[in-house]
Amino acid sequence: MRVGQLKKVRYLLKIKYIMVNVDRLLDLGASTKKYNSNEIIFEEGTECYYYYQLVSGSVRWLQVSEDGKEFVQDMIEPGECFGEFPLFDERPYAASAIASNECEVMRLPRNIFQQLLKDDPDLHFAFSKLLVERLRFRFLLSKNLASNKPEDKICSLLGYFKEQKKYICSKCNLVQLTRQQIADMTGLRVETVIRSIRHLQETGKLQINKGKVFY
Amino acid sequence: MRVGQLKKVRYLLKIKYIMVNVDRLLDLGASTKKYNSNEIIFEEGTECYYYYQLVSGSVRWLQVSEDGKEFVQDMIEPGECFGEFPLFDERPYAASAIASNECEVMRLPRNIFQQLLKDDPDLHFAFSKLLVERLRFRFLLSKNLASNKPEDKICSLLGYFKEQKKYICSKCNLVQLTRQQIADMTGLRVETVIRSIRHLQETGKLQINKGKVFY
DNA sequence: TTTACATTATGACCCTAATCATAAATCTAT
DNA sequence: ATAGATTTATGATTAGGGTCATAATGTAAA
Repeated sequence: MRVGQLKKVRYLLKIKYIMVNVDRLLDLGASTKKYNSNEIIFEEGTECYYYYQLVSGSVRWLQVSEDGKEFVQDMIEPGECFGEFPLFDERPYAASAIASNECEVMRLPRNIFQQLLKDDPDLHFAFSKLLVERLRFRFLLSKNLASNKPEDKICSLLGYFKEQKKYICSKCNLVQLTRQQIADMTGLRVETVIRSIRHLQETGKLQINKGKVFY
Repeated sequence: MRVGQLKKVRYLLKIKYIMVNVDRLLDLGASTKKYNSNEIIFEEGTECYYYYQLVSGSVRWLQVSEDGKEFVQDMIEPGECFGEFPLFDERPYAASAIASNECEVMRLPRNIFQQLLKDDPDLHFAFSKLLVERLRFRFLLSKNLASNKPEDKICSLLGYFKEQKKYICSKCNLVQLTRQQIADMTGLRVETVIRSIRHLQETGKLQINKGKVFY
């Protein structure tokens, strides 16, 4: 089994935004926890006890399909929260979270988090906005995954990340992902991604530098 | 162009739940508007002025891809709200809403809706829960659309609707959709859906009655 | 009833992404 | 520097969904 896809890619660790202010989390009683590379933070189908927010490192949020293949729903960058669904609907986790490298995570007990939202409508709106943002991404993705052209799937994925400034290389300010990551997020086979990427480069739609893909 | 896919299917019009109480909406100044079959309620990319809640009829929420194909993101049943993304993130509509048959819709000006949520944290939580529900569906869908077996795509879609008691036939209490609708929501071609459905019936995974699909 | 349109149906052919095998290159950790 | 794992690469083959053509059936409205 392939593990730790993100190990190699170094993103700019400048935090673009933070879901909840760190001092505020600490005041409320949040604790910080460290995870090693490939350690499981929580698992799909289990009950949720905490609100999670990533401080440093990188987390992938994935589901495992019947045939054992990982489908990566999202890759989390510092400042973002993850695994928030159960906090709103009291159901189990929809996906598992795995540390892609050494991670520092803040966690706040769920009832405290829920009370926090009740006390702070503006923060609640910020979370509604986050949920909508994730939904817009899913809308885009499900539409494009339904299309049958691999190049379309890849371009729409990269285009979205560019717009969201996610997975941006610190040096060149371009979206930078491995072919393997793209495969994991689109369900395409790596070989297909490799061949599509080459063709996209030939037609000038993206750049390859020292074998790495930039968009 | 194919229009009005839902015309023929008669769902149980018993309303399963209502997002916001109708009297409350009226008190707040909501108005009721009727739409004819295939009339556009709002269009992808345009600005949003209202909160919309369906009273009767059926609305499909769709995107049109470059090649002109409709991708149906959701089909709305009475009591549900639709087109709510822009109310939380102030961006344009992510998809268009089209009346699938004669519809009655309640609409509330956006600022009044937003104030309502601020005044009523519990209602705000109900909407957060709705957003999460939609997200869970999208998670399921994008994972399964990424898989490449048509029968898997179809079964997971139908399975979800069964669980959610959506598109349930009033007489037999089973999920009932046309093959065309399934095609529109999975991105599969109708012919593929027809052939897959037949095979699924042969293997006992769903029922066909007078040509109609039940699950 | 008739008309118009959607849905369902079926066969033939084609295209292409998946699959399998193999190997080089690159990165990480020790 | 070395070992082990991951990513990238390439070719050959194949399975299977898309595409096209055609038609029957079903449904709603005039």
